[in-house]
Amino acid sequence: MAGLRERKKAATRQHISDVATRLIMEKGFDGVGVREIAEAAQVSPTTLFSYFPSKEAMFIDRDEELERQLVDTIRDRPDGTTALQVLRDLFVSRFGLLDHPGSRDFVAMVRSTPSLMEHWRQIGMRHQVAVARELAAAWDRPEDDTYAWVVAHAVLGVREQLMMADAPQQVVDATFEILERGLPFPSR
Amino acid sequence: MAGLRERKKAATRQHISDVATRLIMEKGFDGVGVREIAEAAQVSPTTLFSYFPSKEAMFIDRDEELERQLVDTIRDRPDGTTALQVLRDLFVSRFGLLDHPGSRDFVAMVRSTPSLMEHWRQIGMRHQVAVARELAAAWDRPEDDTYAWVVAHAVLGVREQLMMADAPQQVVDATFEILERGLPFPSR
DNA sequence: GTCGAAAACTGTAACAGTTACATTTATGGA
DNA sequence: TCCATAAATGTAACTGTTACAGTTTTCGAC
Repeated sequence: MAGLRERKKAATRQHISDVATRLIMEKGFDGVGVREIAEAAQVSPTTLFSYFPSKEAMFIDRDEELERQLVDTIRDRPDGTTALQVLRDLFVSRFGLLDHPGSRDFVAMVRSTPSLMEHWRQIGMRHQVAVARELAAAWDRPEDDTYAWVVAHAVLGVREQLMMADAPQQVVDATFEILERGLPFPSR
Repeated sequence: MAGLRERKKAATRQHISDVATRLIMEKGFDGVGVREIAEAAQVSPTTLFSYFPSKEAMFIDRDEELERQLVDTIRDRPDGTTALQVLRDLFVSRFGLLDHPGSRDFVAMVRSTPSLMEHWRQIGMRHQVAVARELAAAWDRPEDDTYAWVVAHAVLGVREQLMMADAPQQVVDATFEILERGLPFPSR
């Protein structure tokens, strides 16, 4: 049922993202202008911004996919598993991928570009809100429950650490262990 | 010992911040241009940006003060108190002030302006890094300790909640109680 | 196929924050 | 008093983003 129109839009979007990603990888995020990207992608600058809300979003464009994954993971967790367990598994499997060379370059680019880091965090905030809402639902609590919010915030903190850490796998493990153990505070 | 030069700089900085804040409060953050602020403050646009790194920073300009407060509070905590206790007290006393009318308007402006929210979060991230480092020191752990980072992240989350919540006091209390209790996770 | 409405795309120019640059002014110390 | 240094200036650029007005493409009904 996917009309030509929608398929074409999807293709254009992908094309723009591809071109933008390639150019940015080659010349650095600040080394390419949006006018240059537009030209290389054979579209007008106006069209660029009708597909992406910002230059950053042309480079980081798989965030909605992860958000859906987070929400679905919690909602569809098997009986007998806790929300925290499935989230841990998701983070491990998802960011285990970061060890591959292509991903490494991508992460390095984000890490070394302030405006990309900012964008990355903004996305994290959206994910956190989504997770908080889903956790609240999972635990039969009100939508804006403080408790669900605190947990979501703690869990999503792993994301930020992953971006900054050089040894992703260990960091995920260490962080989730702390959280699962119940965040014990030193008595001093 | 404060030379004329430094006093004058401080005065100019304060003056710019005052003018910017007034104009922004009157006409909204996006309703004022930096050129307009510069004119009203009787300085050139260039000078504006030699004092502040961005338009946002002209409006939110007391963040370094809070950062010092956070760090000092942890470092100078009395014997017998935990880092978490003194942080809680700081948040309560500091953000209890948010109930005053002037602060309410300020918060409302930040809340309703995306670019100010972004800036606010960026500041929060800096604070978090500072707190994590200080906690690590307080607990005799390595500077980039994962555990200290997780705790700092959890505690600084209160900031974000405060900005979004309508009942600041209760939120601080509720959140710290959850944290102090050790973030117990539901078994599902 | 044809036609008309809706949607996508275009080119250009503007706008706003920010920075570079070359110049001028003020300050502090010898 | 004089000079090196730091601060401030005015202007013009640069860059992401948006407004606008006009053109092309797609869709669905006939």
